[in-house]
Amino acid sequence: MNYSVKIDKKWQKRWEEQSLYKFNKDRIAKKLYCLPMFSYPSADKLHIGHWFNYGLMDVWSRLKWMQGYEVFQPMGFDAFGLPAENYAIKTGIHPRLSTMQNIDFMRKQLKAMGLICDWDYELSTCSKEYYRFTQLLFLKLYEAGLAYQKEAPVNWCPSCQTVLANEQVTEGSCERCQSTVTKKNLRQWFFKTTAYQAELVDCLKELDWPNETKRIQTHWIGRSEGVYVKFSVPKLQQELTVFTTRVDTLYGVTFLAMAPEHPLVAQLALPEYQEQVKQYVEAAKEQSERERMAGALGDKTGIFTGSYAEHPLTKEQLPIYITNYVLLGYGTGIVMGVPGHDQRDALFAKQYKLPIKKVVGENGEQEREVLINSAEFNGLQPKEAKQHIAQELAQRQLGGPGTEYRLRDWLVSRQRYWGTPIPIIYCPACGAVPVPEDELPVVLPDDVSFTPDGESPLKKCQTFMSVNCPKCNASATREADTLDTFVDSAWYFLRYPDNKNNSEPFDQKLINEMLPVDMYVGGREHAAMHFLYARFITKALRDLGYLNFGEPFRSLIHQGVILGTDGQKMSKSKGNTVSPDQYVEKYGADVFRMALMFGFAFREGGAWDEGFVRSITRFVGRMEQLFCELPGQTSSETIVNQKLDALRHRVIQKVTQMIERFQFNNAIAQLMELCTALGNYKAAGANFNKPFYRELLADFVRLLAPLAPHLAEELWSTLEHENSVFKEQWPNYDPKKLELSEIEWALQINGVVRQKLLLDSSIANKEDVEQVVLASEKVKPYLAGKQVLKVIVVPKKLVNIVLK
RNA sequence: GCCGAAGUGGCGGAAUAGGCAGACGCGCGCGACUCAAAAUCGCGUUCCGUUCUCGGAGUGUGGGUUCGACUCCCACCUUCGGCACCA
Repeated sequence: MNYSVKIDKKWQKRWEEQSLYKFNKDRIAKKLYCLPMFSYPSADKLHIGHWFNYGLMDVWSRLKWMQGYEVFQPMGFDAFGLPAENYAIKTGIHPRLSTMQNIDFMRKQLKAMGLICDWDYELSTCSKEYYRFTQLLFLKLYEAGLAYQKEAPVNWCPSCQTVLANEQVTEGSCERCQSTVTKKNLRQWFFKTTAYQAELVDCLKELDWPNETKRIQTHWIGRSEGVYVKFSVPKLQQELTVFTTRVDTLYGVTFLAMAPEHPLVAQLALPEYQEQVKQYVEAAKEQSERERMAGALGDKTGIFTGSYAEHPLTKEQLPIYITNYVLLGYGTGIVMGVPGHDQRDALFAKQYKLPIKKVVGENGEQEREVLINSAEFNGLQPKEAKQHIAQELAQRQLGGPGTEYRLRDWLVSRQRYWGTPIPIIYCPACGAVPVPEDELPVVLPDDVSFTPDGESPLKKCQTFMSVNCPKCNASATREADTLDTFVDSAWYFLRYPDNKNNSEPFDQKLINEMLPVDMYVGGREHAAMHFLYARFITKALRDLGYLNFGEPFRSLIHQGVILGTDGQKMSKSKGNTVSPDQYVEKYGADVFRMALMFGFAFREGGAWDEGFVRSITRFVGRMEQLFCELPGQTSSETIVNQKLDALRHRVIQKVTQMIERFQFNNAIAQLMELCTALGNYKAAGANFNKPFYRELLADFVRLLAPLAPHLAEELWSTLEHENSVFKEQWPNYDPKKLELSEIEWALQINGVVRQKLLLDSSIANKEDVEQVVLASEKVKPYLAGKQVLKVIVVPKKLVNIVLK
């Protein structure tokens, strides 16, 4: 064991003995909930990405700690999921066993990082104590109508004879056998995320989240404001409603198009068209969704129903087509075809020789596009026309404004074993019956066999499946599906602060005090998944009376991705993975985490490079030199070196700012500067003052502490301190001491820097500066024979003389 | 196709309420120490020219606004990400 690793172990042991990082609930008023996204214990150990996420968030948390916050930074495991199950099928090792082993290993690795973490709050989603309450939350959502069942297409591998999760489908093929995946309709469980679609969009603006992430969610939810328009089919005494965002193009409608699955299809198809329509619809159903949506703008096909609808305003007869490009799940499943102003309608119209009518265009003298061929609305700009036509429709009761969303409900059932069992019982007499709350948890059985025969292990487990109906006691069967692991992770941050609660998911009063999470750090790949699901669950629980807040994560930051040295994503198959352990064992935790800090912009990430460790190793070496063999001096008086003191205050200011902004690379750069300056001061000898130097060293260690906690403790102890440096307060800078008695100004002539001028800091106001500069010997040569047009003074920075 | 982000030395990356571009490092070069090497320390390091002190160019490309633009505006190119028949 080398020196650095000894230091790691020494201080980790001491922190534990002193219970230094125990979360103190008495100080809850000063709480700061710092949440790095919990880890997924797949067959892998901690990888470099975990270090980047946890190690660097810990820097921020430690700064906040030293600033006096009661930091709550818990760790846990997102332990259910597919990889463990696939591993079991391959090796016969039970997912519980492999997962538990992985967790044990990862916990050791995490502890070796030396994070601020109170391990009493650890949780794991695959433990009964946790999933019991995942099941309870499911039941509460079910009671509230926010969890429901409906038939839905799922991914089906015809070769493996099994349902696949979305993650198991890669480019339309089965991950395991490469067969083309088809769709199969099965009865599935959903969470009604759409019940919160409006709020999920609207509340985004109050969150301190990256704009890109907000944008992705906004787009994912996809709100469109538009108008519903009614078209009548007089012959059949039917009415068809369409949704459009372009009601201004209403006069350009030349046909109606409806989804093949639309319930009115059979009715609209006239007898002589029935057969063809039936064939078309059947064929459309056969097509996988993938085929149907092939390419950017797939082939538009369709078939005429024989029926005509009447244009609400012009009473024109419009043919009604069944088409493959209209989706049943969005809007009304019927579209008004405007080939003049919609690319898809245009493609379709060309193929089926339907008329194309332009209703917006340039109109002679007017520059902007206006309505044409639109009766009394001609000449209006599209924006006005939208309003006028909508009004007209509303007046005649032919339509009205409406809003549609792209968001679909969240399909939460998975036909897999290694997940939270869905607490529902199917009784032949009573139907779907929820498991009574006092019978939770529905325990996931261990004695199942992992034979890849296309059936979920749970289905084959008789002792699990057969049960009596809670209502009528008749023999019944359990739901064999389990919950999507994203359900487990959608509420874990609510469980952390009260992870030992045996009677309820969490104590409401406590959670309302502890949350929302103050700072969440997790990958941007979760933008439209985890971050959205967690928001939905929070809002649902709020409305169920559990919470008094509706947004779980006040601030959010995404760490970047660390790539292999080849610039490619790290993967075992490419052989470009970099193991953190080898560095930690050789150089210690602090050097490794500082290398990660210094080598990348935190939000960007990038390719790993050996050089990062080298530069930090050297830095640490130089730093340690500062503390050795202080030149002897008897003076007990503190003699301040003004220049060095100014640097100290600037570094304090910058390091604080940089850590707060997650710019750890800049924070280290600042410390390097201070380190160099201290080294020079020490080496210079003559004016060396020991008390002053020790004062600076003390500040240096305090500033270093969040970045390199073990090292800082060690250096702190060499300064003869008994207590942990984390009992110290974060240093404050003094704005008055940032400034030197002389300030260097840049002198520009016509905007180009020509000279540097040192001026006494007492020369401050514009007139004085201008006067001194123009009189300066250094400036005179530039002025010869020229006329000064203008002098621009940027305080304490720059003077620009504009000459003619 | 639509939406978004990013383009700065050989490399990682600094600097944006418009004010000295390239901080801090890696690498490289030269020097010191050494029999030698490694390690370490010192100096140099955007490019071109140079008389060694300057001059010119320079933050993807081309324009613009301004005393002054990596930063703001317009157009374009490249890369990456999100959505993708959402009416």
